[in-house]
Amino acid sequence: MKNEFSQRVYELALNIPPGRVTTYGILAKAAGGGSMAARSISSILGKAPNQRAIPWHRIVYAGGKVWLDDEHEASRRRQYKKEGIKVNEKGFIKDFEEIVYYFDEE
DNA sequence: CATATGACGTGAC
DNA sequence: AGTCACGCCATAT
Repeated sequence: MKNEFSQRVYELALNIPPGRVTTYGILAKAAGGGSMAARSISSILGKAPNQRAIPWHRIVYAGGKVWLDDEHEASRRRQYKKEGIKVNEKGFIKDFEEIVYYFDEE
C-alpha cells in the first residue's frame, strides 16, 4: 500500500546509524521508490507529528551537501561534530562516500 | 478530481 | 563550485 512507503521512510530515517549519513534519494529508494521520490521524503518527514525524533542532520542532499540554515547552522554543525562527521565551510560532508549509509550493508 | 507544496534529484550553463 | 529550470513523488486542501 502507499501508506507502507511513508511508514518505511519513517522507520528507515530513525534507523540511520550515528556517525553515518544518508541522502533523500537513498532513503526514498530504500523505502521502495526511486531516487526521484526524494521530494516525498521531505513532504512526509516534514509533516510528521514528531519531527523532534527525526534525525534531520543525518539526512543530506545528493553528493553530501548539507542543508544549510542561517538560524540553526551552529547547532547542526555541533551535532555533526559530536558524531564525528566533518562538514566543510560550504556545507559539504568530508569523506561523504565513506560514511554514507545505503541501508544495504546488513 | 485539480492544484499547491515540500529540509529533493539531475542535467545544463 | 554555484545557479537555474524542469522533472518526480506522496500529501494536504
